[in-house]
Amino acid sequence: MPLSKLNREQYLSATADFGHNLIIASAGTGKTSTIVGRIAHLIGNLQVAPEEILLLTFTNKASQEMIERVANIFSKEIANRIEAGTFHSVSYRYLKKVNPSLILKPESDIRTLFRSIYEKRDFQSTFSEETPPYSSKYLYELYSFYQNVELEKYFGDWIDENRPDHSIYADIYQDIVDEFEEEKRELGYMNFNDLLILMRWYLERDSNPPKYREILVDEYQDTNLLQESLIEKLQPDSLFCVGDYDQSIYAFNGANIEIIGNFTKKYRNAKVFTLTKNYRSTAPILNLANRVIEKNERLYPKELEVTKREPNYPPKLLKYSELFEQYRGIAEMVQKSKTPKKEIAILFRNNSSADGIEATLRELGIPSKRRGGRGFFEMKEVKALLDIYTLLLNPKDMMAFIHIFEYPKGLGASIAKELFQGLKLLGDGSIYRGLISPNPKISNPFKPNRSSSQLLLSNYFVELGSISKFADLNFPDSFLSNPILKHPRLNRDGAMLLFELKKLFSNFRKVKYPVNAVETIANGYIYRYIINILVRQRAKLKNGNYSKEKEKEAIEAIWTRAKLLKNISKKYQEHRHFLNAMVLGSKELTQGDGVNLLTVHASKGLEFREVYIVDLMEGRFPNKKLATQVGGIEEERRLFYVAVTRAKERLYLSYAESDNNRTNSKREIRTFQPSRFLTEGGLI
DNA sequence: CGGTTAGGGGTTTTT
DNA sequence: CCCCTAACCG
Repeated sequence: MPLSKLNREQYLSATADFGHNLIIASAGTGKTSTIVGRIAHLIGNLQVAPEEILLLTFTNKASQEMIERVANIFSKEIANRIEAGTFHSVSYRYLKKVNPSLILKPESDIRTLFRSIYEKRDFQSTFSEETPPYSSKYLYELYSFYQNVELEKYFGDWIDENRPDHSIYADIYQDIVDEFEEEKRELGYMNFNDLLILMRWYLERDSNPPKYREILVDEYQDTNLLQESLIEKLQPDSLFCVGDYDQSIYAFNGANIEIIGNFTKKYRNAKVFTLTKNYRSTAPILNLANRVIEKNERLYPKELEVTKREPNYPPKLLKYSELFEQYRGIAEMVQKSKTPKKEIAILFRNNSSADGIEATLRELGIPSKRRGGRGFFEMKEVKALLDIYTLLLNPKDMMAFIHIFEYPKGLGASIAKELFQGLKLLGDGSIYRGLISPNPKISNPFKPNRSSSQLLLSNYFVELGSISKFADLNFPDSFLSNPILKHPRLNRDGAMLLFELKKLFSNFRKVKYPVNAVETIANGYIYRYIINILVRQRAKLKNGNYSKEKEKEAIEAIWTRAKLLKNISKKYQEHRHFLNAMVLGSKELTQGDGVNLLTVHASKGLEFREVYIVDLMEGRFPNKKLATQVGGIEEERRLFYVAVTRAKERLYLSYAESDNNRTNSKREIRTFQPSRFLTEGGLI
């Protein structure tokens, strides 16, 4: 029985009575073992059915690990019956049941949609010199933040209250988000926030809502009010929340330390357990972490007890004169290290550090792995395939359509959007019908848009283009008569893509499984057209010459990725499940084997024998902009604390005094001061 | 001239 | 990857 392996504090927590239990688990105190022990206790001793347990974690990887450990105790069959995952993935699974037609879109697409709505607004009448309106990007982020922290007030009112200097724009902002929500609903799009918001909405109306005996929440310090409200809506019999306020590093996402801080006020019968015995790190590492975190105001008194005495290497400060010299120096140390590569992690505050490190490691032939999202799912060839797929499945998906029709030279987002809207009009709401059987009553599907209708002369929609330019493309008459071809800016490549899209739509009707869909698309004209463009771009050398060798490499790389996507798709039986999973889980996939390259945020919950924290310079870590905000430096300090406590045995902290590749406004080479955390830790 | 597209430089963190 | 500016088109 795994409970016997727990220490006294862990055991008392894991076997706590049903109710509202809060477990304060400092870094490395066996939090995972305690959660697994708790589940073992629920199933083994209290006869709770696995499906009556909900385990909420911060990453899907964390939940998989815990489920695996539960499987080792009982069986795979039992462990898999537990409802486990991130808030988002659990919400998604629920929504899939209550409304299967919802489509989860990548955040980048949603942001583009938001911008297109933002740009239609007229800020002139209320414009103020001192406080110009927020940019579309910032407003989207702010709105997203608001959704996570405010559950009742309208956005405009929230702005009034929380950003009083922008009160003058509150009505416009509210108007933007209203149209944004409406548009999303119309297009059938969901973003990450919508998963949680919609789940709450459906739960309130569900006549047979899921009922859990106990909900276990990992990383409780990083929950926000939206997530908290979901837990409340689920009305579990019992709560088991595990967290550590010193590791709260997601304030930008609405994480609110007060949720964990007020737990005992909110649940008056709450029990609090504290895990203080650290099993992960050696004394010198913990001492460093404690010295720095002590500079933050303490919410509760807290002591970390060292249990690990051997080995005993003091944390080492590494100083380099130049940024890349630093990366190279670390790559060399990694190369010489006897620690297995997968037990080594290089941590950084900003993702911008990763490229340099990855490159220097590669020069020395050291394998490294980065979170998959940026690598694989952001590749244009992968996105293109998924966009075509998405469009075939959901012919009203405007974003997918635009992404595809941006490729031909001379066409861009704007014309692509006009083509989409034209087809939608011709097809009475569906671009599929618009291509296959356009409404014969419409001869001009292009509505003049507002800005150009005021300028009658330059409004090209009055004059439709001629279809004679497509004469030699040998389109059948049935297609040639489609008025969509009369768009004045439509060129031959674009017309060809439209024709091929029509064909693909027809072929796709016979395709049943994701794996066949991926294959059909990859072999089709449209995909080949797009990768051809990508290949030509990638085969271009910096001096402008074309490299046949690079061309070959690019083609091979693209087909490898297409095959990888096909392999992933084999696991899925339904189109929508596959596509949604690609959005939901794309960032969590890691590729390859070797040294771990992670942001500090991404390293949360993980541990490594040997850890390097790089770019510890003022301005970068702590981040310059954030350090000046209220509570910002405290959060940066917690971030440093998290980074340090990832290390089990060896810890290296490094910084560089200059960056030769960057100059300041006076064209001098950029210089740096070492991070204040190094001083606070007594290393300088 | 206005709107769009194409190409060059900088980037806070996540589901 | 997003933002800004220059070139381009009608």
